[in-house]
Amino acid sequence: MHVEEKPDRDGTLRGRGRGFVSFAMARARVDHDAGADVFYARPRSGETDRRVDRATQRPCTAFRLPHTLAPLNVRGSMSDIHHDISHDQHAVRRQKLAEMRAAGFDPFRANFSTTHFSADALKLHVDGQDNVVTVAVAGRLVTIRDMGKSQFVKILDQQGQIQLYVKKDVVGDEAYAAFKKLDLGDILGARGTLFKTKTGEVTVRVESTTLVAKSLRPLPEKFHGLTDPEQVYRQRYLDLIVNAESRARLQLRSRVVSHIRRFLEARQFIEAETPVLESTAGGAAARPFVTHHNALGTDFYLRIATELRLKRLLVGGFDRVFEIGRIFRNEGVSRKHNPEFTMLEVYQAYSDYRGMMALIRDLLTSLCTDVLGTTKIKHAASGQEIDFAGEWREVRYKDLIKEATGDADWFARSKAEKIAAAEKLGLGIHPGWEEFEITNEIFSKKIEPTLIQPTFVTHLPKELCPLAKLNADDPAVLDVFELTIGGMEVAPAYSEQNDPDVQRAMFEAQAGEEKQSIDQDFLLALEHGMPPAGGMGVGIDRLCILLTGAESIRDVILFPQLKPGA
RNA sequence: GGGUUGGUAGCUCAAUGGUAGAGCAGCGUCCUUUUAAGUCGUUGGUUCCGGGUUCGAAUCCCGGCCAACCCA
Repeated sequence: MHVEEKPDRDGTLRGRGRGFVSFAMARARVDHDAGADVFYARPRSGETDRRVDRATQRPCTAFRLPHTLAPLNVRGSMSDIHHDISHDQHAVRRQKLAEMRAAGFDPFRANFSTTHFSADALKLHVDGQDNVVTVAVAGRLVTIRDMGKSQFVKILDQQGQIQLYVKKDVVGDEAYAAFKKLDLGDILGARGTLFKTKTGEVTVRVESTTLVAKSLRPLPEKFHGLTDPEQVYRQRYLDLIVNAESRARLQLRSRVVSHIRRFLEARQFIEAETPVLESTAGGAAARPFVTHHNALGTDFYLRIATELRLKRLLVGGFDRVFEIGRIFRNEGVSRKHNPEFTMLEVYQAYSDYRGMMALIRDLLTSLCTDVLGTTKIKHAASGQEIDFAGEWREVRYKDLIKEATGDADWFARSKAEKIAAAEKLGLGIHPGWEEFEITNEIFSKKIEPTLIQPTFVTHLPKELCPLAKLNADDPAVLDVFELTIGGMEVAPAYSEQNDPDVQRAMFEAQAGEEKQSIDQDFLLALEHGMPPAGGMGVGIDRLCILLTGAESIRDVILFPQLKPGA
């Protein structure tokens, strides 16, 4: 069978005038059928495919071809082929794979048992005691330094790189010849003893080595790596291979989440998993995503917070409860916003917002010490040093506003005066805004970005959150704080509202005409009695931005949201 | 949605209206302790897409697509 395809835009095919078969990952899924020794290639569902079966002149949704023909359908001797395809790295690698299979070795069926990851293996070497410890390591080939009858290469695994030294007279002629055919990007296993080279690098003196997975695609350039931001995110796996910083940053995120779990579990918090699909999207002010359940014939919202579910658990007697969950908000994408992000929400019965202050301070200082080894971090945007140790500043919202506006009577001014003052500060004010929204615009644009050191902003106006308790002395403000670090809101916390009647009134005031958006079932739960509690939300992504000095939320999310396709 | 910048070899980038280049990677040599290894040779281009101007366009103009950043 002969299959022909035009070159893909992604540059997969560069051969002209020949019947190249594309196995481009972006366009076709390729399976190797071990039994029949053929390849199948299919377009992914929903994709149109231009491939045509030449014999029948019909579009083919799947085709097969003997592996001896893969990847090229060409005439001429092997050496001719080799000359023709020497510029096409994908084709050259396919050719090597075909030759390997023809010789009875399939790297995708090979396996290898390791004894250590790279960094753990390196620790085993004792100075002055070369070739004593034997290790078996595996990873992706990322550097080759070929010196004729010996080679230094490096492989990369989860922990980092380890150097291998392969000598012809140690591994034998045949194995050495096979080793020389390996490509950058191949995944291999190696067994040997540890020694230190004359330049001081602990290295594995390889006794035997096996290719365990062939890479059919070249790696990005070794020195500059990937610089196209879009490719970094779309092909994160390549970024993780070639960019040690990305690898470290994203692994650090995993340690952050792990630390938070251990920290809370040690304080007897129970981890909960609440529904992502909700019939009312409550607990925050945000536009939700809508999805549809076919069997039930109803629309659902993706949750915009876990708050109302977790509070039901307080009613149910889970006195300390938390969830580290994915939240979905149907809003714009920016350096600080991804449509799905991860939030920790934590609720503690018989505590309040002041209890949450102590909790977050302990959590963040221990977190820094654990994952960074220090409580001091450098704030990337301002260049300032942020210190998590010691007491954190605590300041009332209204004092910050007075400071920023230079107006001691700000809250007594008329709406027109507030608008005029805000515009004088260079802010754009929407005509429909309420007074508290004008004030809050000043807070978020003019004040928040200046709060670099950890700062508890307390006693926010009651309009800003309908789920918190009103302050006993001043019912215009709430018993809440917003923890701001590095100019970003990191963690809001409340003394949680547990009076069902007040809660209902605040929901109704907020909902206005949209009464149907009120979560009646939550109000019913409150009527059964919820213990007084402190609650807090912590944006994990923003926390990771702070801890890693990342420039964008995309850098701390493995696969950030991008426009589909391209 | 608006503005700015960009899209050239597999990757990172040059080339300001006149024969599309370099480094890395690839291919073929030499080299048994290298560190972006070195050495000699060499392949590789729909310059994002479509129009236009011009004797001649990667380059100038128009439209589109994609991306990043800033603003809303």
